[in-house]
Amino acid sequence: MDLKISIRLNEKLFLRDPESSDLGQRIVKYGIEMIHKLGFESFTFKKLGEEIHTTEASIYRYFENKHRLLLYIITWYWSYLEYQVVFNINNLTDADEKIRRVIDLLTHELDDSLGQIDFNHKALYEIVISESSKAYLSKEVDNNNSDMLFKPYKDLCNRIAVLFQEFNSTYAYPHSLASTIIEAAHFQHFFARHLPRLTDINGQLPDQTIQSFLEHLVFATLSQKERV
Amino acid sequence: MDLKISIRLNEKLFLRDPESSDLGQRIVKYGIEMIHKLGFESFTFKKLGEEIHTTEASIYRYFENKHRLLLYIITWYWSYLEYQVVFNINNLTDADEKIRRVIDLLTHELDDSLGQIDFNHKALYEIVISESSKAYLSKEVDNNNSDMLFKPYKDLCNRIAVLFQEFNSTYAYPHSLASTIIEAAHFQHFFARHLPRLTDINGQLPDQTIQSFLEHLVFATLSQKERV
DNA sequence: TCAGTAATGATAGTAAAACTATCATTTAAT
DNA sequence: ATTAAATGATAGTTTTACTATCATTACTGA
Repeated sequence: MDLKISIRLNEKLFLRDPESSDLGQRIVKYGIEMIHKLGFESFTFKKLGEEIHTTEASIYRYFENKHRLLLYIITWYWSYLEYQVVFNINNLTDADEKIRRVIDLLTHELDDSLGQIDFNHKALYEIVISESSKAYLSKEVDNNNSDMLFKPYKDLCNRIAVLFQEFNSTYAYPHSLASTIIEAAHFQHFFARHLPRLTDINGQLPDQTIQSFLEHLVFATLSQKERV
Repeated sequence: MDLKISIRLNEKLFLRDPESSDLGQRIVKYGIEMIHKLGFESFTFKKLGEEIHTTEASIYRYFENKHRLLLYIITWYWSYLEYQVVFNINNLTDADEKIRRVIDLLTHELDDSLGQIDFNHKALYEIVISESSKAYLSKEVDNNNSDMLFKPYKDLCNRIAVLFQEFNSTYAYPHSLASTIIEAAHFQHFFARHLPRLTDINGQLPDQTIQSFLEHLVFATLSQKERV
């Protein structure tokens, strides 16, 4: 099997489609590497240009600024994750099972069994952990939102919320629970690595522990009989 | 009653203690206003200097850079919140009641019944919502952590974790649950305002809705009999 | 094959951000 | 009254975050 799944992203994310050229693809690929290595704040188009032997000006022809490049990368991740969710829960009948699969996907690095991805998975997942909230925690959030740039995140969130409703149709906060576990999956990883006292992960495998924590939390919450 | 509670913050947060002078206090007070107004990325010491009729150089005598000022502000918030938690659960015997009080504190703007705070509460709370994660989501997190700059956050988290253990001593993830609800309280507010589709808050009072969501989540999670 | 156009490279330049340094002046403390 | 500390005034540096211009290469299609 060698079909190429390409994710079509909102055109407002870029000035010139980076998928359309070799340079564009290098910008994204090595952009991921460098944001991962330097952190978003220290990352600049100048440095990226040097790395891939092009100029700052050329990169600006693809992305308005580095924040847009981050948004592009994170949006790609959300979209790909939604695709993985749909793909992975397909054929499962049990809502319980579907939710477990989703939590598994959320807490582990993207897997690329189909060989779609030609960049560093691990770096991408770590960018998601450390930088993804910066994609929306900005003063431009409302403008970006009007441009539908967060649609992939909302779609992912909604997809998960629907599963929660399937499991328990009376639960009142399916979307909030969905966004909470998406975010929690990321920052529990961050805390596990940098501020472990904010977690209960002591040396064990962080991925598994976070997965168990979230599974317990989600099923307890969805199973709770009306009480509050 | 007119006792002044002053929170002693880690000296590594600043170069000169801003509490110790009029200029220092203005830096913090109007720093909060301006970060709120402009957002952290667009905020600069130059602009703050103009606002309070001093110079960039003078502000640099207090804080190494704007990130340290943010850390100072957020750290102050965590410390004050821990103080509020201790103060508010004092004399409560029921773990259930204590947890409810904590969730109430987490989801609402700081209250200042004792008249301690001489700056804009609302602006501070909104900074916490929009900017607090930037305090630790940086490449300096490990160095900052060695300098104990996150101790107030850890103390707050631990304080809440202890209550969870009091409620259910067999629960395996009290710290992760604590950090999760602290963060969730903030970004559910952010989402409610900017990306409401990521929540189930539709026009109702966001604070109350988030409070109910978190209460349900916490008690369901802590009440769940061993199962997973 | 040749003209045209799209993409990139090379270079230069600007405005603002993020500092650092110096020295004069005001203020407060002994 | 003398001294030290804090602030103000000013100036300067490096880096970031862009924008502009023009030359070169590469591919396109008539």
